Amino acid sequence: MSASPRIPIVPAFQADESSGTLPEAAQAPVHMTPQAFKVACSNCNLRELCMPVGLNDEQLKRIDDVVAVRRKIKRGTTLFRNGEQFTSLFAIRTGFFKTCVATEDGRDQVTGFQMAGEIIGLDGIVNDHHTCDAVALEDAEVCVMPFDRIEELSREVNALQHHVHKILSREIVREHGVMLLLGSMRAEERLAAFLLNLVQRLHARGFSQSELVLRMTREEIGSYLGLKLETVSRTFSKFVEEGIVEVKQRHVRILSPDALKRIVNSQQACH
Amino acid sequence: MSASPRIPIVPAFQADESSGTLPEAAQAPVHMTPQAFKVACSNCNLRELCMPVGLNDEQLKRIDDVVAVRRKIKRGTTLFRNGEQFTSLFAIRTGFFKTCVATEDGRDQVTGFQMAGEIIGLDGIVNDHHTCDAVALEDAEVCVMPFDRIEELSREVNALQHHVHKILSREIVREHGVMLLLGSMRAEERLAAFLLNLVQRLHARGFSQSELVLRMTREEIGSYLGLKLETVSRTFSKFVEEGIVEVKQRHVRILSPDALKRIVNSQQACH
DNA sequence: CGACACCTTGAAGAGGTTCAAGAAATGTGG
DNA sequence: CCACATTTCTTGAACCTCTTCAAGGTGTCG
Repeated sequence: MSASPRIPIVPAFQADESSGTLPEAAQAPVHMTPQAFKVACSNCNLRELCMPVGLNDEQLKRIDDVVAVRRKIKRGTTLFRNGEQFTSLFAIRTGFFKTCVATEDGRDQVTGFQMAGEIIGLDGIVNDHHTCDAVALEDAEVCVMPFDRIEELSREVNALQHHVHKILSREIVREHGVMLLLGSMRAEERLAAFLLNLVQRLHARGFSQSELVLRMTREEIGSYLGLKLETVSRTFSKFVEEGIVEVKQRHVRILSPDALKRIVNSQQACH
Repeated sequence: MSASPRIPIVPAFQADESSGTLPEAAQAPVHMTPQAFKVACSNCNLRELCMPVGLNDEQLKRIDDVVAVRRKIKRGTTLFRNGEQFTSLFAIRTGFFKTCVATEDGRDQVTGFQMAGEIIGLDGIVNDHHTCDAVALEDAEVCVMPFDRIEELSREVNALQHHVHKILSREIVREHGVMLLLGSMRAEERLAAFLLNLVQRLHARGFSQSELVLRMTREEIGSYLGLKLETVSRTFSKFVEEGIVEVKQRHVRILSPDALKRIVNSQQACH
């Protein structure tokens, strides 16, 4: 099984597909300062992605209070860095991130790509300091959720408590999938699984099932998949030759998702 | 940086080093049935490993109640399997486990090796079903902690709540380290990092800094490290030739931990 | 003691990397 | 808005690490 089926399908909802990001949820006047953005999860269209379901109005209102402020992150800048104090989790409203860990000797490894509705910063809980970098791959906006307030409120709202546990557990399961990919798949399988996973997550957000715009470079894909950028490029070319995808720079159109699925489940390499 | 330094050093404590497992903490009469083992975390010598610190007596007593029963698992049998209903987390009292995920097409990937004081089952929270197998690599005993009771009590005991969050976050960070290893290290680096990590964790449990008994096969090591068993074997042989370790089947003596550290940080492969 | 699982080692082969060069796209400043 | 610098991507060729296949050795358990 690829990494993708391990990631639970989140309910799809309407979203403007024309742009690379989701439309603004709560329309706030543009002249307001970031601090003044009072966030309302209760009518955010990402709610189904990042909040527990089945809350009553009172509980929803209280959760609104967890989100302190929003923060905009310019493309190429970091939301947090390895070593920085951990105070908050971040829910991505718009934009696209990568997280990566680094060694002292300069190597680094992309550990994930995150999009709207996903939560980042979980790595920081254990030692009160972040252990990876979160870099915006396009202009982004996040909801800042101070973790002590999350803990406080989740003592009172059972559904929130369980939701936090699920988010953490989901990340563990996702990483299991990546380990499987890195530990036992060949280049083609890795790239196929990667594309299927990306498009599945985008589709769950209302985007196309067959078309996607990569927000990351070949090198970043390679880092995530444990391959060199040349191998990523060559593998893309191979898929194109075989008529499985169309690739124009970062624009990818999947012509045969079934072929990709077959590649992932091929398992040439085994005993 | 290897996977190992990312794993926080747990405080060392006394333990009998002669056997492969830790001594019994609370001596219960042998004629009692498993159900009858009333567990007392409050005087378990693994407490510092698996419980929050700084609790008062009353809180400690309440946490005792979280642990329902103990369960013994024979070597080679599973504590839980992929697909099974999730109800509880398990704290390992004695013994040694591997966890592994599998694909439909038969491949599988060891995602971790767990020893006394460590918590397994976290993968099951997100979907109420386990997504991996936990197999005992030697006769083992675990404390069964029903997750609904953990959630219940952690609403009342803040330290427990935070502890649960830390355990989940720690696992995420550990897996980041594994991803780094699988994504960017060569065989020698992987095995060196693996040995250093194992011996560090064993040392934190009172065992030797330089000697260890591998509880898993070369194939299982290989699966974890993304290598074939032959490569693991050859790499061991190479380390032996270079005088870095002594290997007699599963018994390993580390002669030069510094050499291993140098191998991990060598980074031959990078522009 | 024999059957079985596990480990080691060799030789050949494949997949991915490295190095290099050029093309295409993107961003920047005048 | 264009020209130039820079980044990103593609492709080729040689090389290297790890895998595969194979055979034999070692250890273990009923």
